[in-house]
Amino acid sequence: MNSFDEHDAFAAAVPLSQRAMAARPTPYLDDLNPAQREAVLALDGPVLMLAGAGTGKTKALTARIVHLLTTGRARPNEILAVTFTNKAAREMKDRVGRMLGQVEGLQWMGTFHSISVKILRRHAELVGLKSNFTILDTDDQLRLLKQLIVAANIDEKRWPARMLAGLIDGWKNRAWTPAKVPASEASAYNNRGTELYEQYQDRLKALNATDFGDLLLHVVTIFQAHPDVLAQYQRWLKFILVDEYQDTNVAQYLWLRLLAQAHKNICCVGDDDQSIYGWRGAEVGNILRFEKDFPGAVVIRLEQNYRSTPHILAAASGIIAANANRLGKTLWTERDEGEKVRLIGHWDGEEEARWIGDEVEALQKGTRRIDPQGLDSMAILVRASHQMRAFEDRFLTIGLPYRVIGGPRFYERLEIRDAMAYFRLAVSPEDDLAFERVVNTPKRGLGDKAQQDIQREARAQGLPLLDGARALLARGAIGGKGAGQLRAFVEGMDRWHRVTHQQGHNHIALAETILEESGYTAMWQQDKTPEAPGRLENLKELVKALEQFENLQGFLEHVSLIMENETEEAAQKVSIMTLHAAKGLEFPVVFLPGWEDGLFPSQRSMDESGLKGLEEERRLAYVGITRAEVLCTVSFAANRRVYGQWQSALPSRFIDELPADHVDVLTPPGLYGGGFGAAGMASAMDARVASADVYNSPGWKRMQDRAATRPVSQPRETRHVTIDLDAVSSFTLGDRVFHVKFGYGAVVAIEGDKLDVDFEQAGLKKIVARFVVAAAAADDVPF
DNA sequence: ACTCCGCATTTTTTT
DNA sequence: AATGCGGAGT
Repeated sequence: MNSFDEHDAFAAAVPLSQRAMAARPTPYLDDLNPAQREAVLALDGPVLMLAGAGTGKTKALTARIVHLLTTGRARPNEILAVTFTNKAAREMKDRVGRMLGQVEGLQWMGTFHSISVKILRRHAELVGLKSNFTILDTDDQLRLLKQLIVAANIDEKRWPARMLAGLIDGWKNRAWTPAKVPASEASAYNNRGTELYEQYQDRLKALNATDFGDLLLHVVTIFQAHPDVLAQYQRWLKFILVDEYQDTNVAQYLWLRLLAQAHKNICCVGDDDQSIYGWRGAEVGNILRFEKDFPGAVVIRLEQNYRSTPHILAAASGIIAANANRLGKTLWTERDEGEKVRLIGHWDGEEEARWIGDEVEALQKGTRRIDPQGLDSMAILVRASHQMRAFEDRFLTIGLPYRVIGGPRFYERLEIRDAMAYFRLAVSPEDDLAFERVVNTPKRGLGDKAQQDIQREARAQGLPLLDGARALLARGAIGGKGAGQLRAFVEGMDRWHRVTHQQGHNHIALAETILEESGYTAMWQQDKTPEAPGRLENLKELVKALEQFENLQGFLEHVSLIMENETEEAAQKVSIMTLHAAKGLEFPVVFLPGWEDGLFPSQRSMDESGLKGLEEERRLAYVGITRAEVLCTVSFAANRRVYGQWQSALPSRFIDELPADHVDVLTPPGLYGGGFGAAGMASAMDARVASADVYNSPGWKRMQDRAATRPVSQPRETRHVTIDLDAVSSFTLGDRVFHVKFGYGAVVAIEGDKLDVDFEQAGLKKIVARFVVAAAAADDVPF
């Protein structure tokens, strides 16, 4: 039975239950507000649902699907519903299931990538692949590129493989096959980018492999070159729904447009203010241009927010208003006013982590104005993943349970990738990349020399590496102790491969056998490094994950697309994640640390993409604030350790953009949360705290008490310095001239245009972090 | 063939 | 601070 029959056979089986559904009432509509209802009922042409944060777009999207099904307009397998993450797809499926009972056959609901794989497996031969092609991850991709770079005699130091990978990725995102890369890109990668791109694609084809970008690009290529295939899908997929449309790239846009061309029934949901994947090729332009791309489109705005309090909403709106390029919408809510967004400055990143840890505990106990909060309801959202460490460190020392979301991904771990390579090789013995990865892992005495021999032999005979190795062994051309071990390896692979073909074999047992007999498990058992036990744990988890699949093939196919760590523990924990990972989530309590210029907005983003980059950073700020339901706290630190170096910074420019009426500037806790907060605020927030009587504030007293019980590691110096604000660009201390790059710190009081800094009272550790010394010896501090 | 050590480079975000 | 690489040494 070919795949077309499969689809139609399934379609024929559906109508019965369809009729049953049609008789049901429509409670899903009663639940919606007018705008949402309109979005559900506009079924005659293209629809753009502009859904701001927290406006119930998933609800509307789900209702639309339910509506299509209940009214019998579409069978489950005629609905194409595309999301960006597996999680979002799962959630949508769950919600539809909850409303209609388990719905069978929503087979076209998934991510762009997973749906593309499904399509590509059916038509792989049209782009020169076999339907059992493998999907390379970044690591494999990089190794492949490195080989090509070396072969092309390019100095990999000056022209790193990562750069080429990024370049190719960008081209694929724009749906450029090697032939279509415009001449203007010719200079890329030392004039050899396009050439290498072509070689890379050839190599992938030879390996029967694709990378992530290919999944989409190949499908687009097939659709463009084979109208009959396209027509087939257009016939099947009568209704298209797209989530997070603002994050689509050119390839995804073409993919959608080709499919929607015939019936034009496409409903895209998105929020231009939440487009945060520009660096991945996302084109905000896609959503801004929707009405032009799909003539006759209905645009519906969802503006009632059900998530956040008015203060939080106003703060977010205030920030995003500074962006020029947006469709614009006004979010409103009926919720109670609630707390203002809190803003606080800290002396350094460690103090920030301490303070947030304390806050979390206080909120948990209910010693704040809002109700006691479970740890699950709190999240810390950071700009860059390295910021998470400070929180992990702190939370570990105070014993606060936390979970890191989107950390180093399970399936990207060394041991998991090794194990997977074994599985891949057992399933498809021609998987050369897998072979390369594991021939000598664990060590089998096969060094560069032996591996090169295998490569040469395989190439000479046009065989996969595994067979090349076999041939060498047969000829007795492999010397020494490597030979015996290689033979065992090859024979093991043959054995395991045969098992994969046995009907009804136990794939879990097989996986265990492979890891056992190959000596892989033993390798880690003998390893004495501290991380070895954890790795063995992970391998166990990997085997456990197999239970959800019927065989190794099925598992491997999914794993390459599932990048999320799926383990959901029941225990209450604070979540720590990046802002990017937080999109689509919501939490009653949100902390947004690290709002310092250069870190957030990220310097690199601004350098590389200028105003466009800054606007994307601003959208990221918007996403962050709008995650919060009742309490949102923004913070920054005057000093932060970056790559082991202390650096100082100014509060983020986004802090200036927070509307003062909706922000509570917290009194700096004193001592280590020194006056920088006050000073920074003074400029940022209209001098409102300039006169704050820090010494008499409860916060100061609390900090003094705390200082007694929690000593600082760094010694404190006593020094009184007065800096003239007018001459703040440079000043002299002793016989050295200091140039002030960033603003002032540790302000205890502002008097006229002088800064009076009492280092003893402010508890300063050292001042190097705040002034950049002109001389090279920056760490030689005179204070 | 493999291990160890010193030097260099690095990090924004991820399907 | 942490990792990766190349080269020297075993």
